[in-house]
Amino acid sequence: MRSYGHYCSIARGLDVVGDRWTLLIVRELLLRGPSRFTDVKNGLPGVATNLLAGRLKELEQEGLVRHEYAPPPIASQLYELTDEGRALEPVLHALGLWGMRYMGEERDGDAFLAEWLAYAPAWFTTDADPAGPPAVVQLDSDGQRAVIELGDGRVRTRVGDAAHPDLTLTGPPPAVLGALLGKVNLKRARTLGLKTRGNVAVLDRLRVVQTESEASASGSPLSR
Amino acid sequence: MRSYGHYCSIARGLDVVGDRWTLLIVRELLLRGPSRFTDVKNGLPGVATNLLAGRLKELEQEGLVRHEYAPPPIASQLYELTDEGRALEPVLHALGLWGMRYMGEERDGDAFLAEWLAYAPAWFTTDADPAGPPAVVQLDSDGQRAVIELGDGRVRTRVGDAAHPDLTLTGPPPAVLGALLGKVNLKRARTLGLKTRGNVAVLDRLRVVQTESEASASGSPLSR
DNA sequence: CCGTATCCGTGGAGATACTG
DNA sequence: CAGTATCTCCACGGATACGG
Repeated sequence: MRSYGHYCSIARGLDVVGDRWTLLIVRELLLRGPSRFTDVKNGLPGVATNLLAGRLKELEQEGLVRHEYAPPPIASQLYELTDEGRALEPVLHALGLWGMRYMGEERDGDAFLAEWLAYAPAWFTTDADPAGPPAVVQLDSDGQRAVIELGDGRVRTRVGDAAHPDLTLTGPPPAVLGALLGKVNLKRARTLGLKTRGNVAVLDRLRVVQTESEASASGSPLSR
Repeated sequence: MRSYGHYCSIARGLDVVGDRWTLLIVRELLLRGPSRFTDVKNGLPGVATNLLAGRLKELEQEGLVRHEYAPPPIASQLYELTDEGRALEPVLHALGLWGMRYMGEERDGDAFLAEWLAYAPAWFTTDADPAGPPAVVQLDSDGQRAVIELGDGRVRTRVGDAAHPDLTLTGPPPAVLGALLGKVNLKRARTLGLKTRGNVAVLDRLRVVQTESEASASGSPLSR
């Protein structure tokens, strides 16, 4: 990418990760861990192979990504983030939290993957009752299935199915996500198509994280 | 910008602010407050006027920016962020903090403005001795001058000059910024060209904020 | 001085086909 | 499966000229 030519950390950061697709590639590697080329590609519907290959090469030169020629059993390369690349996690958290405001409606033709259903509760919620009993929530939206596991004061998520969920949420993505993150109340979520089975009280344990700037309404420019 | 077409809050966020220059325009409005077109432009060396005009229009349609036809004395329009736009502040914080790793060296031809000298301490440091006496630091780098004011437990900054600074830092941008943010120690900063006058102990009061992910070394993908 | 409109050269993005 | 190669086309950057 052409540099902005500003001696400013934001501009220099954007010099490195401001290119189209770049932050989504980081998202992918962050969510999936070490991945094969094709797996990264499948996690990024719409990306062109040459573009992805090029970006991975650039990211490697910048030291954000590393790739290993994996041992025989895999017979393939694995791409993974370096520490520098993983350090982008707070950026993706902030961006993902901000972007939540645009998740209210589904758009025709939008791709939707289970990983994206999973990262929202993992990144943006905490257990309001950390000492409470373990609890498991099964999510199922457009056939994309993920699991939330509460326990030890943490909110863990993974793609797939739970054996004995305490609560199952089914419905279109905005309904499931909205209910999870408290963007809409249960009644409204049901009108959006949410179906629940089990103990809905578990949802009250998911407390959405407060962002810095929501807490302290920012005043004038530089002084704070 | 062409949409990624992902039902994912990060992708949707990037749909809105992922275009080239867009986040820097937000940076500018965030740092300066309500600004005239030309002031925004001057804060963004290298931007083309038509591009800036176009982006401001898009941002306004998205509801991140508002503009007012100012009353007679000014005879101009003022652009400012809406609450939605200001909500991007945490994103810029995270990105600016991450981008600090690329501030080690100056690059030939890079533009440098006092605002960028000022926002780093304001956004990324806290007063380690909040009950301590007020203190004032004057910064002067490449002729760009800014002031840091410590007091009431806050770190305030502004562009310009202080009447009676307790400490004055002069030198090339990486030296001044590095010393301020503790990226390099004083001795190293001096070899980079830093000159100090006054009570250097004030620097010890500036404590760089810890990011979420530095604190808790992140483990595997979605579980955390 | 403030901002808009237009033209043009270049490069990056997207789609597709093809190879190790 | 893991990319490379090729092509088209739009967006950006830069300059400039023009209306308020």
